Amino acid sequence: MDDPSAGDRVRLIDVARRCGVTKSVVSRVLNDDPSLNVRPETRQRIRAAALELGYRAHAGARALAGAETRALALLIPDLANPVYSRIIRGAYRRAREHGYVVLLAEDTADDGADEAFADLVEAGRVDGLLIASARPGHRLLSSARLARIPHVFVNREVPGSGRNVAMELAAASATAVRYLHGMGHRRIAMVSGPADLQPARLRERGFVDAVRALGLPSELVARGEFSEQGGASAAGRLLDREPGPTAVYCSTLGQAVGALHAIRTRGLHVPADVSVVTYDDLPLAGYLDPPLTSVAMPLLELGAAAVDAVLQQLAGGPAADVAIRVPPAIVERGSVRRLP
Amino acid sequence: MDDPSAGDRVRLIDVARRCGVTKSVVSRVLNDDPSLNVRPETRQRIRAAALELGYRAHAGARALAGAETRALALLIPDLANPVYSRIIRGAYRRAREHGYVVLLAEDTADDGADEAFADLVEAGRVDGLLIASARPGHRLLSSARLARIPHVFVNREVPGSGRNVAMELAAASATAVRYLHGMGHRRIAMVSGPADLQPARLRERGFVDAVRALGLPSELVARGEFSEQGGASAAGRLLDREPGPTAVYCSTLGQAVGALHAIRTRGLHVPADVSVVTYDDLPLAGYLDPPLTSVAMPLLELGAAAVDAVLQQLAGGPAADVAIRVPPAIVERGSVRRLP
DNA sequence: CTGAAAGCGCTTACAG
DNA sequence: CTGAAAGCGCTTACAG
Repeated sequence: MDDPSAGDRVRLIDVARRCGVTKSVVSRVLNDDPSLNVRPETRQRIRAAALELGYRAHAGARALAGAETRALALLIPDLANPVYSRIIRGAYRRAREHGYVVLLAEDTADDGADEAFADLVEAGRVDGLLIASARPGHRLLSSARLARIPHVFVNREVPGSGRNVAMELAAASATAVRYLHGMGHRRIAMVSGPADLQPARLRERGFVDAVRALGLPSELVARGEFSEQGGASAAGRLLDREPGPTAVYCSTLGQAVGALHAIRTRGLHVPADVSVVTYDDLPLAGYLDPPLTSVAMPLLELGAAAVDAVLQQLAGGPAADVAIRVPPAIVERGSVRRLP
Repeated sequence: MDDPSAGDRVRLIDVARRCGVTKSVVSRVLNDDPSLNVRPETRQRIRAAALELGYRAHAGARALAGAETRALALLIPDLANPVYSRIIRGAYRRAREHGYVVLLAEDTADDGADEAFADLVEAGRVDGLLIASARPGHRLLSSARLARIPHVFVNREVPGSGRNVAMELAAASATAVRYLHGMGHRRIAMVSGPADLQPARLRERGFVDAVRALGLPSELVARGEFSEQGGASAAGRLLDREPGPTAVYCSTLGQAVGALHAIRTRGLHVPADVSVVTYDDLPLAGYLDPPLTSVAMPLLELGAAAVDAVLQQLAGGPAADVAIRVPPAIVERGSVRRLP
């Protein structure tokens, strides 16, 4: 049965026969092997035939033969947080530009997703890893397996790893603080994230440094989970202090929603009684009551840069830290009052 | 170089040698081949050795040899919508229970994600497809490729496909309508989704049928995108009618947030002037102002059932429609006023 | 410079 | 019932 229509898979040999050349040539043409020297016309003919037949290399066969799988895996801590969708989108697009697919995994504790993630690697399904999951002490991090595969940490920094792709988290907090200071606020509080999440700590550190630099009190910090619930309880604790803050800066939009709730619950109003600024700029922010002023971060760029960084490792380059230098931007919406 | 430590991959032959048996036996034991007959003790020994050596079959080699890839692909229309994270989670978990991994793709129009999705199939990366992307006329749907691979439609129905895994969308709308009717509302409006999204149409049809059955007016329907913006403008149009609705039922939480915005903008209050019920129950709903009464849907079950359905096809069973019969549930929170 | 051939790591009829 | 062997579809040194 030489008829290509017999089975439904179109193979290398099918396009080779169609063109009257050998598999080797086709493989080399399709993979842009520079050591091959054929007439441009033949090259064209082969490409056209491949397209016409709908040839697509079997990923498994290719991987088995020693080539790359052309797949990357992306580990996300929480798919319910829409912020990650922007990182994911940035990564997908850049990956596609380079002919790679991205396999997404969510790292929920109960799921053994880290195991599944490792499986992807061991099973030879992916060439590299993008790790955006943030708990230190994660099983994955201590895995000896990790050392053998190209990977980067996205939106989190593993100290000394030399493969952190990061935004300017501390600068984001400083931007928010300076903005509030410019609006006349002197008692600025922060709803921070869990102490064991490294990016949360970085944003908190940036906040503390920024208020200190301005000579403002730095003890108005409360921590909570990255959720509405976490934000509500942390903000509640801040509001109950005496004297209370005139402005609250939240670490995530979810927390900000919770903070608004806590403020309302106490019969206070935004921005009349308390001003609010949130990290994370998403459409939702513009439709809350009041619309929230926020700090927009370069999330698409982050995802794209992370892909670039693994791809560079795959190309044999050394691992390196990457800093996304797009500066955090304040999006003004009306949740901040100018104090006299 | 017979030393397994030479390369870093542990192969079938490595565990075979360790146990003094052949590759065949190991492969059969590990894949639970029922036609194999070995002493339970040997079986144990092989399993233990595989575990100890950290053996993991090369997915590519396995796929190439004709076995399954043990991977499924899931196509989602919009990762920024947190509702999908619950479907995804349900699918991931069930897949893992069966030893499958799930590759996630987002179907944004500009991305050529449908191409990427098809690639996954053609390249032999996945055994089956879960399609939750909803536009009819999607390139993927008309692809002849689709016919050759096990797949199901999740949370959308392709008429006549015989492979729809669906919740009771019409019943959800009916539940909301009957609840509002029970609270004394007679002029009930609906913020519906885009006309070309089939699940949006189903919910709208359910709404229209339900209000008609109760003898209520059925013309209070406005459509908008599944976003805050879409909800705000659709709700605005409804509120500007004369006489206006006493209650608004929204198709998604994002739209409901937009509707709240539109209501506020007009100087009205929820639930004093207008009551609101939203499809989609997420933590966010409980932290809005006021907290939104919502219709909770069995999303985890939906994701899990979709996996079951493809797996059944993979096992050689016929494709079949699946209806998730968990009834939609009203979660009362305080955005609905009882009318006298 | 190109083609024939080996080999990647599996699974599975098939022969013993 | 089990083991030896073929073969899945590629890539890539290597021989010509």
